Amino acid sequence: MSGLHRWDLTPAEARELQTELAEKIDSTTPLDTQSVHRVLAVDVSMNRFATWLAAAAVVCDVHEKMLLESSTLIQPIRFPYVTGLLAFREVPALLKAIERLSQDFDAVVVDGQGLAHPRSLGIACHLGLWLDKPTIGLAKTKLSGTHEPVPNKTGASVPLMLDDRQIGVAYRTKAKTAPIFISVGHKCRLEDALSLVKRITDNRRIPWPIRAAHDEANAARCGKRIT
DNA sequence: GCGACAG
DNA sequence: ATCTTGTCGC
Repeated sequence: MSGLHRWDLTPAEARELQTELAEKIDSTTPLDTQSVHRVLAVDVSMNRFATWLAAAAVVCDVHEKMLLESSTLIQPIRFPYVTGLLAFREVPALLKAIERLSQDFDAVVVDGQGLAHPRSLGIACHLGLWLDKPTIGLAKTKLSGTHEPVPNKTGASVPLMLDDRQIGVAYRTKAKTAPIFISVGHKCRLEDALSLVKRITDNRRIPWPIRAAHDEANAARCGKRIT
């Protein structure tokens, strides 16, 4: 992890940087999801009166459906929550947690948007660029774009559009529950992103690797000291 | 000016 | 994101 750029920027500088980095995103290289055995999932957990956060990075075996390795980290919060600038708040801590992993991985799944972002550089794109790995954005709610109603049936999906351009898909992982929003982070096509998400989806709304990362981050937040 | 607004 | 009790539905 050499260092693409610095993270201590003002919101205005951060937005400008996002626009520049967006040109580097690869959303055309095919990803053979059948050959993806190990997936890295990341998430962050924090307190209400947050001055610090807990980041988690977990490596999961897609075929065995089991957690192979977990790395967590407590870190002071250095950037405010600003819509569209989530990466500047969470990625620095996530990178440190990822550095501590000994296992390698074939693809990354992030809790947040990829290209379905105001400047086409959601947190999944940003992390994907730093890791230089196939990365997918998976968000629980929409940030950009519009879409037709998603059929109320497990596995249904509809295009997420923005100005006549498809930026992602709204995907119903489970009937009678709100759909999730999938978009390309880096080094894969949208169809591959959806394909991989389907492979890590069980009977729940949120794919299990993301849940695992969420649980690990949460556990780290509750059982550790500020250091 | 008004509404929207990942985690 | 997180704080919370009960409550609705499979």
